[in-house]
Amino acid sequence: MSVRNAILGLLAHRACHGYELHAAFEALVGGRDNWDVKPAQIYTTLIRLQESGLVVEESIEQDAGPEKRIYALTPAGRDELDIWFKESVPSEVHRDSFYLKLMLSLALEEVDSARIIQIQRAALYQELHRVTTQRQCLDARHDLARILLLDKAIMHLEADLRWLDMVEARFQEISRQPLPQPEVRLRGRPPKKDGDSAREETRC
Amino acid sequence: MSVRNAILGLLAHRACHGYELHAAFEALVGGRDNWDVKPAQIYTTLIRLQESGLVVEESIEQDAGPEKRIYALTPAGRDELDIWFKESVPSEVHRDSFYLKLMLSLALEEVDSARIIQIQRAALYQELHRVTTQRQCLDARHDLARILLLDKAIMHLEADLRWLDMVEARFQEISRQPLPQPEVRLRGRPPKKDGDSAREETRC
DNA sequence: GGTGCCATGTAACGCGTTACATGATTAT
DNA sequence: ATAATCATGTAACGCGTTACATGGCACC
Repeated sequence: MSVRNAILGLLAHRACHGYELHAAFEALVGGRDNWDVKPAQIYTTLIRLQESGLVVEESIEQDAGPEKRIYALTPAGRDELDIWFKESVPSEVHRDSFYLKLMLSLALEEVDSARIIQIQRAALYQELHRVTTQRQCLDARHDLARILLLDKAIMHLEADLRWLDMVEARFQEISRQPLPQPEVRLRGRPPKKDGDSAREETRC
Repeated sequence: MSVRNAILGLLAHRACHGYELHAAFEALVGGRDNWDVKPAQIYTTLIRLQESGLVVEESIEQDAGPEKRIYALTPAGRDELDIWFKESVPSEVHRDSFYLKLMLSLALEEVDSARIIQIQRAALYQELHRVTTQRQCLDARHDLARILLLDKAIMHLEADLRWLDMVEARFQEISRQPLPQPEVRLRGRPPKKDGDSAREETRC
């Protein structure tokens, strides 16, 4: 989804061929380290966009070199882009692999959950160090965008680390007391009543 | 990937059929609001796991009811699970849709980036409110796991909001000065030299 | 005559989603 | 009866990845 919309955005700037889009995307995110987009994805996405009528193959340049298919935004594509700009991006719902892992490690007695936490913390610190270092190499004036991106990553990594500390603290609080095992229980939640759209937040 | 591993974890606990796995997964993450797994995904993942030899169809119960295929973990499946427990989960690399959107809005003069930020902030606050409310309805003793999950979500949302504030502040700092437009430029990064594995972090 | 950039793809697979479909049991 | 729950799937699509493949051009 992100790449698709990014392509629309880049084409709104000016018509491009696939290779240029790939290069532009990399420039936008600051290199492969941050977001490694494969050319294959660009080209297949362009095909899908073309099939949806959001993009057209404008012309094929062939002057002294490999053929270049120039893609341009259609009015429908422009509409899609405007819609994207008008709505918020859904907040990366909490599909949290680590949480799952931790819970499953609690359910399986033969797995050491403290170890799981320890491993994750080490990885987070390592990543934090990598990103922090990368950030310090950038010039505040020229690379503002990249700095902002890295700052966001740093803030999230720090949040993850604080969360890990919190988890450990909570586990130690109740260290003797049997943990609320997320055991494989069926019929875990009461039957959903009707009319509960996503909006009834205040009700428990 | 997460669901796949979660299934392995649940089957390590005991052999199940698809429906039970689906229910167990929902119990684990605390309902559809947090992580909506469709039955279709469970069943297709089970098929893939079976094809990979990580899971076997143990038997088909048929006593007085619809048929139930009971799946069990194979030794190879158990190995995979142990490997998962042994390594850290990769830290959700910063494939940040909103960052892309913001940068593209800067490149397109006809789009108001301040508006983009404003829309996103509103959505984040709304989500934060939803999650916070949901969290307050839980019992600290019985629902510890779910509380931890929601706490993580809250911490991430707060980080996102702080980041938005930061972005706005930076933009205002340099409000007159031309923004370092992430324009569609090609050849954005110098040619990669050889031997730069992911480890050389300290170099710029 | 390589190496590296420019430029384009295809094939196959994994994960996830939506939509559709079937049928049995149990509770009201 | 009919609704909900139990239980299982298929088909098609979207997004992303890996691996493979082709070829021209420029520079040393």
